[in-house]
Amino acid sequence: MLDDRKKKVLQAIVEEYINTAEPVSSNALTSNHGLQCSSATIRNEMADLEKSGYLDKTHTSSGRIPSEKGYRYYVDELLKDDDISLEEIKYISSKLETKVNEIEDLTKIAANTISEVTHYTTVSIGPKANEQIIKDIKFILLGSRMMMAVILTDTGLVKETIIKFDEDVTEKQIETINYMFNKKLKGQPIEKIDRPLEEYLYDEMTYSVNVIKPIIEQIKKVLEDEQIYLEGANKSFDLPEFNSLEVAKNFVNVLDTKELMADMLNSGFADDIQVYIGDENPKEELKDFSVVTFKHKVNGKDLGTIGIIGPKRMDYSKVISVMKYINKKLKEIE
Amino acid sequence: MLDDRKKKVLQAIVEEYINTAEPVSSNALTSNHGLQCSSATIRNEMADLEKSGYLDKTHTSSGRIPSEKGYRYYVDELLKDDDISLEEIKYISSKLETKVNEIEDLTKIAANTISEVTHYTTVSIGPKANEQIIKDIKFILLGSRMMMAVILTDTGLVKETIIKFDEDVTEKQIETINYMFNKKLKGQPIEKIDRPLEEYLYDEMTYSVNVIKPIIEQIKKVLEDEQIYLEGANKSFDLPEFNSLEVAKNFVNVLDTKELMADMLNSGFADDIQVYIGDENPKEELKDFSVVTFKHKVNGKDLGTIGIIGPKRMDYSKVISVMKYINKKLKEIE
DNA sequence: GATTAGCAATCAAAACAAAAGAGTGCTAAA
DNA sequence: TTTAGCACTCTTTTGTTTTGATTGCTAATC
Repeated sequence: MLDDRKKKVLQAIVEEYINTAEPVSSNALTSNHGLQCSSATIRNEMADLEKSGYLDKTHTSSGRIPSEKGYRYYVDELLKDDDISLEEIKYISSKLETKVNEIEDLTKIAANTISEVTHYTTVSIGPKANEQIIKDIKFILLGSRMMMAVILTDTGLVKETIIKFDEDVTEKQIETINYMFNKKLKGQPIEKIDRPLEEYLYDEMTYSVNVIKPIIEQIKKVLEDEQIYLEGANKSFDLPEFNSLEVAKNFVNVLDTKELMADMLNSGFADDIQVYIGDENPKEELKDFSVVTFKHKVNGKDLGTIGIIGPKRMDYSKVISVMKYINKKLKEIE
Repeated sequence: MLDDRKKKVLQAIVEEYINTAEPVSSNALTSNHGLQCSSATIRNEMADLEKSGYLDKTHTSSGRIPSEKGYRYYVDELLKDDDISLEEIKYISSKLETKVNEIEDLTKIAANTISEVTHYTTVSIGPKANEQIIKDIKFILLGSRMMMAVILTDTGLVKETIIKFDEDVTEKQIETINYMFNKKLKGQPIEKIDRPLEEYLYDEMTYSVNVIKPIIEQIKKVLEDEQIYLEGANKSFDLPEFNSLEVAKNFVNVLDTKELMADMLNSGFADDIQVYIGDENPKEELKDFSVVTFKHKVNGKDLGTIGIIGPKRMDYSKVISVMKYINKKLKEIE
């Protein structure tokens, strides 16, 4: 579709613009981008690329900037996905070697590392519990009217929650409840904690609803809990596009809306790295930004999702290279 | 020190400036602030107040803005601390009635409520565990090399953590460890988890250091953990002072620095509400902002600290009134 | 036929200038 | 002691000009 020189010109413009944040002139490309032709020739190529929608102008006599179609072509066809230095590899490896006690922390550490290496803002969310299989449930009495439930899943996820009762509960009762819950749920996917289970337990047990109900409700609640973590929110403010108050304000608003962030991270279906450029974002509010996400999966089970959010003029090469490397490393860990 | 009319003029200027964010002119005060004199008289008073350091000018022919000394005088002597409407009282009460399973959540809810009512950004931090008395410790085996420790304190605080081992641990071992830890620590302040305890346990128990050491380390770690919560970061961006990129950037940077936020919240000693205006802040980075903090305490035990961070032109009356009311309500809860 | 030098045309950004307006400080009168 | 009056100061706004970067087109060149 695009001939060789046009590809080179487009790539040069995208990369130059990613570096400088200034519209790229025909002259700027003659010097150092390995294009063996004059600025006039490049101007002709640029005019063609603009006609086909890969480039935009900010005004009649300005240099060119990539359009979203241009970025998309760059991401699909032109970028290098090994744009990562030895130092970066070493740094990432050492960060991921941190011993974690809870599997959720791994995603957090990865998100933090990505933010540090790429200098972009990252957002992360923990594992989706409801895709997982219950390995064990433990109930521990913490007082006459308070207990803790601990749920272990096949992927090593541990979720715990405190449950309070309106009446006294005995150690004996907890034991029975423990037995019944495990009998019914061990080896089952988490979705099984639902209405039929509730009814079954009411039937099987002599205890009042006052005990069973809060347990089920609270367990459901904690399993649905989605904690969002933000890393390097301030980093974005050093980018020139954030000199526009409009953009900066919008950005803070977006980051502050937890539901939006959760939707953003949950919207990617695939196992692989997803790139959303501007309007490609499912969410209207993100249309001025680019988002790159990837899911950390083990045996098809979601162990958390990380998203990078930055300007459309994002360093896709670096971002994707780093994500690929982190993804590989995470897979190695378990 | 200040005569009556000067107080009135200062108060009017502070309140006017808090409302409008514009330098206040002598004319603006003649109309609606109950001052029975001409603008010329007010000009004279303003010149005096400026000479004594309560007011500043942005340039020779501009209106006046309060200096930090002016704000301080206002906060100490002039503000109303019952600046809270019936609707606000109702809203706060209803929010604080939310049933919480963990005592930490109460601080979070309070911080969220304050942010919603005042429209400022709030920061909160959970209870300081190390001031508390250990009521009970429970250890639960979650696998052959993994267990959970749950620590209960006298104030109702529950802290739990997962501990992983490099060797297999039996149910029997855990029982003994459970017994020993409780024997040694029940009724003791949390600081007792220290070197002497470690040595005692090594002596008393036949288990390898590989088991005792990770337990003590991990427990210490989780008790020191300070999670910072942010509410309404975006709200500040609607204020006119945040139209300056300099200020906005600074603000995001400050909020993003967790250690700074923790220091800020931990620096207040007193039980009561603390107001730091601009340079009064212990931290250099906060010198362009005002911070109002208060500790939620029960029986002298810290149950969390909340801070409001906003422009020096903060609505101190509203903020302090709301905080006082919330403080009272929290005390009622337990 | 593709490439390039040359140049007028375009437009943003910077620099400059002028006018308007808000507010003060001071003086002198009430 | 208070206030009316007014010159003076300084910011803000608005308009104009200049500068400079960059393009698109044309005609010459390879």
